[in-house]
Amino acid sequence: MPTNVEQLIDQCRSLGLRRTKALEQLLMTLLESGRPMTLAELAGSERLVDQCDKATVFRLLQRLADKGIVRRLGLHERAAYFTLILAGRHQDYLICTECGSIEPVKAPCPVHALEEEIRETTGYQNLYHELEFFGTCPQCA
Amino acid sequence: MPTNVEQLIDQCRSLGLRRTKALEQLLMTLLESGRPMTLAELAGSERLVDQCDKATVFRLLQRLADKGIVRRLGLHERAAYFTLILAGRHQDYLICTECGSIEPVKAPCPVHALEEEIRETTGYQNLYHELEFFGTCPQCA
DNA sequence: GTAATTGCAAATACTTTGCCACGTA
DNA sequence: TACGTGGCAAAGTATTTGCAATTAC
Repeated sequence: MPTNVEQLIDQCRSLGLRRTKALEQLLMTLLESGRPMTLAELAGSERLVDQCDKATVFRLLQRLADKGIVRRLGLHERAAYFTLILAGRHQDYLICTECGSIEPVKAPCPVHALEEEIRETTGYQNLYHELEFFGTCPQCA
Repeated sequence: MPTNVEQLIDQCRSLGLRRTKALEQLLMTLLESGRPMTLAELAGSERLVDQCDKATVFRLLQRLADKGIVRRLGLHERAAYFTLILAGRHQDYLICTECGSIEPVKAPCPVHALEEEIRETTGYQNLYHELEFFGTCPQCA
């Protein structure tokens, strides 16, 4: 499972994507930031703003999500968030409803057992989950 | 805690909202459906379509969310979903990524202990969480 | 050479607001 | 009467698509 840009690009190539500057920069940006980012953030980021159009970033994210390299998250904002799917690095998030800050939850995710149960009980496939905590952060309180 | 329309309306009134036809019908619709609904669904529903404008439903939902009577959910769709906050009826959802169907998870939510821990550890206030499972439902598989 | 990818601009989708009329308390 | 509420229409924000030009393989 990929943990650096070259591995990610290899993975993309093996799934049929072409190695373009935009793809490289997008993957680097996501990898470096280590947090979910919106399309607008990504397209406006240092590495991408002079590299390609927002539509290109959009379509790249779309392809990456199709291939299971990136995940699209809700996180309650109007804009969608995107994050890399990295090996064994499932994250839950703690989000301030006032300032919108997003931080990863440090504790291990308590949902895996239930996910397993749902998989067996319901027959749903490709199961994954999204868990977010919302509240007022100490700064905003 | 409210479980029927009259109780809900009382709660609204005690929080300063006026008793209008639109409010009544909106609360009834949410209560009857028992599942999260989008603004478009609500405004187009039988009880509301001839009752009031979509903007009115929007502003009602906004007020209800402010007062803590309704919760706005992400659920990965482009449109936001709204659901009543009913006593002791926290729900997690199982969502098909193909057809978009949303069903409540029957099993009890396994997250309360972690939520408590986060409350104590981080100092976040008014904490709540949202847990969704995504996958391909048996029909779509 | 060929099919995937891109830029630009336009179209969609959903949400949000302004303003004045109206209804509830 | 006074202020919350409602309708209608317009503006805002984010996403998505069409098409011709370009680029990776």
